[in-house]
Amino acid sequence: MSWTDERIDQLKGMWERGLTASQIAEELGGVSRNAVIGKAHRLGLQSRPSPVKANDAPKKAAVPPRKPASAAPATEVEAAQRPATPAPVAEAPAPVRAFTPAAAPAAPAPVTDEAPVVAPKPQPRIVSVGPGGFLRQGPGDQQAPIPPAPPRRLVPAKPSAEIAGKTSLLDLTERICKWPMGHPGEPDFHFCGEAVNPGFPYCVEHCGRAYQAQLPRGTRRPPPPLPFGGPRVR
DNA sequence: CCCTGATTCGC
DNA sequence: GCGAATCAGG
Repeated sequence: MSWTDERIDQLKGMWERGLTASQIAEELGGVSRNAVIGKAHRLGLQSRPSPVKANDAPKKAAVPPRKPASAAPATEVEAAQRPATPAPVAEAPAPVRAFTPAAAPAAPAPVTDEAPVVAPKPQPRIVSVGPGGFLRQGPGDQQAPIPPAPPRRLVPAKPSAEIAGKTSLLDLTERICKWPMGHPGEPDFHFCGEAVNPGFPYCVEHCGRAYQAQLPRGTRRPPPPLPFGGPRVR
């Protein structure tokens, strides 16, 4: 597979949407996770916090090259100049301020027939009216800054409670047992999810169910359970 | 072990 | 330019 314009666009989109390199590789097909990462970097798509590169302090060589090559000790000067208190990391996202729900109540307050004690919010004391009509406020009357909207991120719909913690179709990998549990269409349909018997699509237990020894012809054997139509067994 | 992204380097 | 191999952290 080659990096056609279309595939590059797909890569960009998925990368920016936060999909992992593995997911992107699987989605595109024909490429490895490494290929995706390599391409993303070549495209300048870097960013995204890496689990292994969280800070900006290079310390020593974070990844000592296999070949020491021309290891530049020039970083010593920079290190000396670096202030003891590290400046705010530019690359890191701004710290998320505590979201104050009071400013944007997501749900109405519980209704009770008790005393509807509406806390008399102390309105900002208006000292005077300035030119142009704006209200002057005392130094202590500054209204608290409106908290920024909480960061939002599109997240897959929460799975139903029935399959919470179960192995869904999307969870399947080559090393996860794909033995179906329940029946497709049912709310709690899921997959076994155990580690597979290496080389097989099922775990050891379900391999035992999926693969049965070939018996000689004519051998009496108990009728196998009907896959459909029979009583549902889980 | 599994996963993640970053980096290197031969092709 | 490409991506396998490798590294390093979770």
